Amino acid sequence: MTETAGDQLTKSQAARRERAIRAALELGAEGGYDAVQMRDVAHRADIALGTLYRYFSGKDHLLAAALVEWATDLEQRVNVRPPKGESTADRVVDILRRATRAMEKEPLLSSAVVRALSTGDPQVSQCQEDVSSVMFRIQARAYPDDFPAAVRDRISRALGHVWFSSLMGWVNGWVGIGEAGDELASAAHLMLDQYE
Amino acid sequence: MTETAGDQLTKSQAARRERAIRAALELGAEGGYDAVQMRDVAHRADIALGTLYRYFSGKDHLLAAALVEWATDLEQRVNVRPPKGESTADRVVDILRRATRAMEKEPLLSSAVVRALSTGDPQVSQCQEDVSSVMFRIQARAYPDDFPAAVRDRISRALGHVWFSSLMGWVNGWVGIGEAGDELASAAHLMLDQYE
DNA sequence: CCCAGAACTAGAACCGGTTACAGTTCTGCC
DNA sequence: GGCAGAACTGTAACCGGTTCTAGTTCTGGG
Repeated sequence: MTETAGDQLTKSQAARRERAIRAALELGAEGGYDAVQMRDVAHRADIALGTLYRYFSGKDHLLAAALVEWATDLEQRVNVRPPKGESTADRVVDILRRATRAMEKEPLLSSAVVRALSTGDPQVSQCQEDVSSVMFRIQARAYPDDFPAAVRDRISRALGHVWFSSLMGWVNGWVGIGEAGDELASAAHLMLDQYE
Repeated sequence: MTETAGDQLTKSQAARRERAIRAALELGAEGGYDAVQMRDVAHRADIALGTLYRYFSGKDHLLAAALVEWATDLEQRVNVRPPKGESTADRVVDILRRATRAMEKEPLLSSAVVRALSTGDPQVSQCQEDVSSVMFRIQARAYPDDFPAAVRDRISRALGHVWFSSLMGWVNGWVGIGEAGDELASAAHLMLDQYE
């Protein structure tokens, strides 16, 4: 139910779902969280409000599902163009910064989806998990093959936390996007430089 | 306006503010975020709804202000009973776990205040900053006097992120409280063991 | 082709955060 | 004491997320 295609949905159903997510992304990019109004999404996607609620448990689930799609797209792009950097820390930071840059281009949308992610709805949690595992997989590509996997996983999780928290700080206006990237880089070096 | 007393408030005004926060804490502890209804808070605190909105910019600001008070109380207690542990990492983890344990006792309330913290309202951001700086100060007490301050600050910020993100994961049901503590410990060791 | 049940639609209704407003009470100042 | 203005009260209204309902359309099995 998260988004991982094919869940035995009719063609027209998959299309409805797609239109709903696209409408949410558009409205979110134009005016942020508040502008994503369920009535508007339904209207723009040309489906009934009740149907929208059949596909998504609520506004936050809709936005979270949109983020999952976004993250998946990012993974594709990273796979095409691998991370650059001398040290492992640099490559990890490069990857996470790239993810952040994508969000930087759509600040209103980013703030909307991140805000949606931080709600307790179980359906949303599922999406959060999907996003986490994508970020986790993406990071793994920055490590050399002979890097101990156990340590790598612990570091990835910790950096995932720092990334998420920094992102939260950015979309909520606690810090600028630059500081967010700096915090990330600082943490990456604190953990990785000792293994160079 | 965050909460730092004295802002030239009448005695009766300070009392109103106090009653409002207490009411919010009570309702939050009983039923979580949804149970903190502005009409109820106003009624329980014996103030008019409009007045409540004169003191707090919205529901989230009210809850965030309540969290600031909570964090400040925690700081007092930590100052009384300093952190225990052999290594610096252990002491830092001890401190952060203690903070987490306090929240563990009021899961519904914790989830309510954390959820409130993650909104973009500027007033809320101010509260978030207050809480951050409290956590930052608290952590500093776990380090030996001769620990390089610059590194300590970077580590504190990174661990603050991990703490916040883990907390978010817990209140939103992504992970159990135990895992949250473990993630924290793992990150602390990744960064601190190299300085033992 | 036909039917039962699921899915969909339009629209009203409910609920709670937030705002607006008219009237009352408090506060500082003369 | 008396006054102006700020603060407070009670209540109604507004808005948007969510739920509900009655009627319509689609889908798969016989």
